[in-house]
Amino acid sequence: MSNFDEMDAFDGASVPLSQRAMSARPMPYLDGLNPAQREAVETLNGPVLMLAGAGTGKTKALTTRIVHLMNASKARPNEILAVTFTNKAAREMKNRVGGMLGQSIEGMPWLGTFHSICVKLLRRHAELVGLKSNFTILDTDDQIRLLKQLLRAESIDDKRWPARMLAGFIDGWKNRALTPDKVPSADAGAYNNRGTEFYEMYQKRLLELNAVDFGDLLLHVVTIFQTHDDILNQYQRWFRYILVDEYQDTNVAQYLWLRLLAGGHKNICCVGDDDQSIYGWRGAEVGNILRFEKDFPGAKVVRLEQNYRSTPHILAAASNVIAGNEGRLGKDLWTASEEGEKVRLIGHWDGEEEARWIGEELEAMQGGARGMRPISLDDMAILVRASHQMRAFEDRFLTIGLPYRVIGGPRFYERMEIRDAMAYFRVVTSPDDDLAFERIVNTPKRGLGDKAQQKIQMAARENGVSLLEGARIIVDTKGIGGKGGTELGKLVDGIARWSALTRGPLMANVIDDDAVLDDGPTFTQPEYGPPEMGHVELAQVILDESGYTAHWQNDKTPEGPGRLENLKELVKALEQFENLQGFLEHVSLIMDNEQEKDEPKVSIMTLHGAKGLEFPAVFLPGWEDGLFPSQRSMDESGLKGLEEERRLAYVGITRAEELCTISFAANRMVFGQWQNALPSRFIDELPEDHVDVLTPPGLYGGSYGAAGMGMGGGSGRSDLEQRVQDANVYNSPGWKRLQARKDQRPMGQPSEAKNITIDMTAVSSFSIGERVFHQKFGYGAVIGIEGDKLEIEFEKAGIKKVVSRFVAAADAADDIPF
DNA sequence: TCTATGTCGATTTTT
DNA sequence: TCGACATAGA
Repeated sequence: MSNFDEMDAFDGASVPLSQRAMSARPMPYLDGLNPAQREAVETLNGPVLMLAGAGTGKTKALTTRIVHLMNASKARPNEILAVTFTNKAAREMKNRVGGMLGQSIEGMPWLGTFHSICVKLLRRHAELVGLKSNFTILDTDDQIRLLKQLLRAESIDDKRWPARMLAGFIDGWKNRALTPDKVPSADAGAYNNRGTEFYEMYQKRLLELNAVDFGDLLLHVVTIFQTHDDILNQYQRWFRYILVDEYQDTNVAQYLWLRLLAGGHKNICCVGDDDQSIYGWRGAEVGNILRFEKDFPGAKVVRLEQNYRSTPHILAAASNVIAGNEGRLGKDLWTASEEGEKVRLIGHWDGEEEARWIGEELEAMQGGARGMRPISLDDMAILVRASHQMRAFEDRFLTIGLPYRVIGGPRFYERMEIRDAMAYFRVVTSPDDDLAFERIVNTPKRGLGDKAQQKIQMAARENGVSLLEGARIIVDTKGIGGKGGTELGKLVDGIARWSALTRGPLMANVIDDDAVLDDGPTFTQPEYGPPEMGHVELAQVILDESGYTAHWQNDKTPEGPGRLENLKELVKALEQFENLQGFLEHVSLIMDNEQEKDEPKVSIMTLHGAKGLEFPAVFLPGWEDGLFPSQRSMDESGLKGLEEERRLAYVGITRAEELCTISFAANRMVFGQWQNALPSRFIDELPEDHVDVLTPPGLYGGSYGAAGMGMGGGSGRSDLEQRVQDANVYNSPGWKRLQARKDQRPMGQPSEAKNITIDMTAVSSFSIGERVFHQKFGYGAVIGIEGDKLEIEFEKAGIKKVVSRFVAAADAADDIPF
């Protein structure tokens, strides 16, 4: 039996004596909690559902609960399983628990994301599902490429039946914990009736490659638990307490995983908010949280309803909108904070004007508008439904020189050059990684095209070895002649050389005893001696000697310098790891990129990306039916889809602390066509008493006067019903006429007459004709100067007006060092 | 084998 | 409109 019950079970390294002494005394960390939070923290045994509304201090309750568990000697740190969805959340929890304990905690090996914990479990038991413990983890991109290969081999027309679609089905099944043999007959028609067939082939291929995709991490572990009682039992006993963050976002596989693990003692505490479930399209089941009390009989439900984030007006607006959803668990958020400003609502002529207005608002608020305190750009955010809406803001902010940061765009580790570089590292650390080899074999161009690569494939298959080995055979037998042959030889030799440099000799197998009961088996991990060359230096050598660095140095596209910059950053990031393997392991699971925080910038992100964040001032543009709620969501998922959109609206509004501004435009350029739209139906759901309707600046006095539009000169109508009527006017003949007039406006001409003031202090140092470089638009020539604004004819992007501080002289950009 | 042109299609994306 | 991707020519 284990030594759970002895106090001595706490080893000195993870819980210091001072902590142990504390457990006998009152618990000061409980003092800062409100009654509900306190109840959630103190109900340690049995199932607990913590329903935590937006901004109600859920992380605080969760972390305090962990501290309390340890402090009350209920469990050792390594017997607590705490699961999150994002690495960010895991990191934050770790930091906060560490902070409360007054030291960093090394002893919580089981605090992490579903995926990272599954990797750990799967490495131990890999052989039970036909894998080796050093399996590689494929990301979405690898997954699609693999599927494309499969489909090509079956001569499937990937126009009609895209690999992406198949990947969607497979992910869907994996989310529901369905192995190929368990896919229900109702899904038999998927992917032209061949979905399950390909699913099976794909799984087989993954095993051959000793690889798993994200879905497999969960699925394999669930399979192991379901088929090996002894192993499940061991973990059930080991994890004495289980905590789950964002429970509303769990999918079926994750739900099963949790149920299996909690099946013994049932000490499971799930935290979530059904109103913030916005990942249904990714397989999340709101039903999991709605059903909690049935799944775990005797569950205690604690509601956290005191909101510490937003003003009453903002809360009221959010609550009113979300009230439109059926079947909620229901919460009444309240706050003790003072009134503040009402939620502001404003309609615009078009998306361009919306962006312009928001830009002006941002600038005004920086300086402290309407008697409000000045707000830093860091404290303001623009939250959009779909990422393509971001462009309008980027364009606008670029021209007025307003610093912004886009959060969530193409992530660092998803960029081409980073993925290429990592593929090199992968081949070097695990020579069997065929996908990585394939990626780099002709990158940079080595004269190895389809034919050459097929030869390598053949050689590998005939000899039953990896592609790298196959390539070596080709080289030895001179199977490929000319330039390609020589280059391949160089590459194969290079990989062998770099490989030899990655690790020192095998020193020992170290026993890993987290979650190993005394009567259970043991697990070991190899440990290597020091390598001859530091891994950071090695990485640089690999990139240089392979010709990859040179490839981008010779690149003439505007992206070239940026890509070199990214590679430099990648090498720098390596410093935080012990070796290349450790880095790759980390990266395959951690795809988030920390943005540098230099000068204050306004954040632009999607509503999804904003979950869990908060800002004093929030702008919610694009509230138009079809865009938000998204037409596609409603078409595909009907009422369910609409309700998820509504929850998205709820998430958006509740991100705001002090000021929330919702806006919509009557006209918007969609795929190069002008489209007009009605204001979002969610606007009708905003409570009048808590909303100020602002009058669009363009509607009076401006070049598109209110005359003839029945808008009555825009005298303060704060009555929402009136506004909705007004909004409908946007579809009236009068507006249509205006729209037509606007469309005739010559391209590039500003839609308002504006006096250009030349600020002599900011006159640019550029001259007409000078070649310049711009981060976003690339290279171009200056063709006009107005104060600090330059008119530039870009080679790729056409003519744009840009603030000079965003532009560098071209030769300066040319020698970005690497 | 590499580079230029055309066609198609287009949310949200924690890992 | 813009970008990704596929096919056609050099």
